[in-house]
Amino acid sequence: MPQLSSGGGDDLGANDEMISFKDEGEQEEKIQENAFTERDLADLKSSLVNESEISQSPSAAAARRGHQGEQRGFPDKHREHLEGVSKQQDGSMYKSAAYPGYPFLMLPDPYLPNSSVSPSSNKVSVVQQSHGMHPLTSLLPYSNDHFSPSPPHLPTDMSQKTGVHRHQSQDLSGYYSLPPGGVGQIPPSMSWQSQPVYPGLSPCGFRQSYSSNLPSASSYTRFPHSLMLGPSGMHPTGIPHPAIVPPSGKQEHDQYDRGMYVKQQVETKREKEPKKPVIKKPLNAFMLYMKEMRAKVIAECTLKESAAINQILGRRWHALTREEQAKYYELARKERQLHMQLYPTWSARDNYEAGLSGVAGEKNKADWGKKKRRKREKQQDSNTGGKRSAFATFKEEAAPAHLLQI
DNA sequence: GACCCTTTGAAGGCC
DNA sequence: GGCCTTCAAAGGGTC
Repeated sequence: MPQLSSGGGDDLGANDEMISFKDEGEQEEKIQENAFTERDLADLKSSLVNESEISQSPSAAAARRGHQGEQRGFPDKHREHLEGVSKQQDGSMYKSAAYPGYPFLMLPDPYLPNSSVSPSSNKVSVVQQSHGMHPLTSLLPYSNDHFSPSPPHLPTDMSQKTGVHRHQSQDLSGYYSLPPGGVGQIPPSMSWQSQPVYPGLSPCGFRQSYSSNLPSASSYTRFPHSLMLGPSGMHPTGIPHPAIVPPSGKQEHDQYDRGMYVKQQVETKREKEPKKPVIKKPLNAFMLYMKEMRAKVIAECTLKESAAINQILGRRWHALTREEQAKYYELARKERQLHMQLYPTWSARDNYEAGLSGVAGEKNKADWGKKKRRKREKQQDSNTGGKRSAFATFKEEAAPAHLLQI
């Protein structure tokens, strides 16, 4: 079975998402049947959510939390389905030009055999995009600025070949200057990928700059980790990786977008000591979905509170069809793969004690310990009917009862 | 300014 | 293998 993760001996993918359920037969049908009813229910919920989103106050997304237990377990079912989708789509899902903007999709996919552009259309359509831009481009916090009009170190033809899917076999190592004394020879599969530039795309544009004209794949370099990071999270090419966060803590993509990263770098240099850049976790499927849909939800309703928005998004996530979710799972899988290739030595554990919310260092380790203790205490409180958060109280008081039923 | 809240999923550690 | 914990994004709210 040609799976999305089966190419080129790449075992980095999350194989757990690709478990085969070939012989389930009747049981699978039942699952689908259940899924259908479940979907109906989810759609109903979704419509209610939508209804509430339009008319409600910020608190209206409040908590229908008792429902969560019921919804749990869906991911497992979804996973089964995902495999089905993968089978159906025969690995072509993300090769489709229907995702012109998604960075990873622009990669001559090392994970896929025959990774050249497939004319096969993607069966999954979620959001209509304009200008040939992938709907998920907004997911990716990559900056345009670093690629527009064309990085100086890139051959001009790169930016001119709009959307051309380059083949893995191409020697792309020359497209990016290597750091002095850098990689001697980069196998094609470990070299930078070209970044397509799409005509008609706004060359820049604030948030949209995350999304449009995604450098993306190019942001994800495949150089050995030690060679990738500059002193402050910059790639030797000068292109920041979205997963690399300046030690100041918060990920500051906006700054990247506004061309302020250099400035920040200068400021950082002024500081006493070089701090380790923090490599963020790759986003999971839901996070990718949130990134895409958050703005939409905010636009649809008047909500601003992320907690409320996330509740809505969580419900919408469950209301998605499995095919739609599969798209995000696949994107997340690719993101993980790339992340693993980029940072082979990185572990999620690294960020446990890194004090991501602040500056890395001993202090943060201490803070992390405090935070951990607080969380534990909080959970104990909740178990023993302890003090409730003001936010939860606010929601339950303010949310109309009919909204809480969802 | 740090932390909380909220969501789902991934990953690591422990038993 | 199951369970628990932490982190990933987001930004208003709280202290």
